[in-house]
Amino acid sequence: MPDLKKSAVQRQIMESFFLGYQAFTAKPDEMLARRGLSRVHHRILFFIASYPDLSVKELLSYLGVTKQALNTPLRQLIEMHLVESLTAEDDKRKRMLRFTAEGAKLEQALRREQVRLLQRAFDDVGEQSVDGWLAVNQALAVEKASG
Amino acid sequence: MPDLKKSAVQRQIMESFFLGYQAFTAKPDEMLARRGLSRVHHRILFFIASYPDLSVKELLSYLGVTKQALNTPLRQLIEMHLVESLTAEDDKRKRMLRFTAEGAKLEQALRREQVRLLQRAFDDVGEQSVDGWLAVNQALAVEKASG
DNA sequence: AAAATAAGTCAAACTTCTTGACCGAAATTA
DNA sequence: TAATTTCGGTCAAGAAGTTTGACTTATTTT
Repeated sequence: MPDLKKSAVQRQIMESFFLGYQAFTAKPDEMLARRGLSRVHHRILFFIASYPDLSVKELLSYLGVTKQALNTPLRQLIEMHLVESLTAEDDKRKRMLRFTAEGAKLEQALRREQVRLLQRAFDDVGEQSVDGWLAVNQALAVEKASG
Repeated sequence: MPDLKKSAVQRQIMESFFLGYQAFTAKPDEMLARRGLSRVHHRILFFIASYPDLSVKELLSYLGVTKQALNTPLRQLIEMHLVESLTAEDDKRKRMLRFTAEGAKLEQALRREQVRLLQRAFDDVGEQSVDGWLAVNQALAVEKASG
């Protein structure tokens, strides 16, 4: 346990968090860039993967952007046949967003790279450290939700 | 240790990393916004804190942006008397960047909030988890540097 | 003396995001 | 049924931020 009262230690911890997170998104960013896509597209893909058949409104609330900001990247994904937008049976105003086969493949490929990176780091540090890492991330995520 | 082969588990891990990192920058973002500043300014402050008297060129290489992109935010920090730019003795082409008293105070305030958040999360999970969290972040940061 | 470097500026192009207004279709309500 | 609300989508204008490229000044290196 490092001494969290020292400025230099604090900055070092903050820096490795920053670099770690940056490493985590670097590979997907590169893969997406090859297709002319970016971080926003990845986030859209992530939420469609997590909540298949979610509506545009729900997606907007997860992303925390305006519908105008979502419009372009989502349309691109649809035009590239990665995502499809289907009218919901129960409420025909709604569109259900889901992957095409190709879209699902891309999401898997992006995730596979991220998991591979995590796996390498996990292998380096051992199981106990992994559990700790997960626990702290969870705690931080919860702090965010609460205050 | 969760089963990293399951898609849903993978996404859940990725999500809490994302949310954790977002929580980590949320408070500084809010404090900076009150002064009309943003993430870029925070990164500038971070590097000046880590490497006092660094040159503009060095700062550029840390940030990974063009000098035109740096120009505006750095000038703002200087005009707000948070950062000062002094001609280096040894090479008068260079400018040494450092904090004013007020700038140092701001950097401390931002860091204090981040440390406070980390400390709360750390207290929730215990010492062993903290060491694991740090170890994984380090490993990820290193993966970035290597490959 | 010539070439290279550090810092800074001006300009144009592009991207992304915002606010605000508006539309059509469908659902809800009064 | 008629009025209102909701969902998805679009158009327009403006604010930011980023990039490439050219150019300047001062200083250092060759």
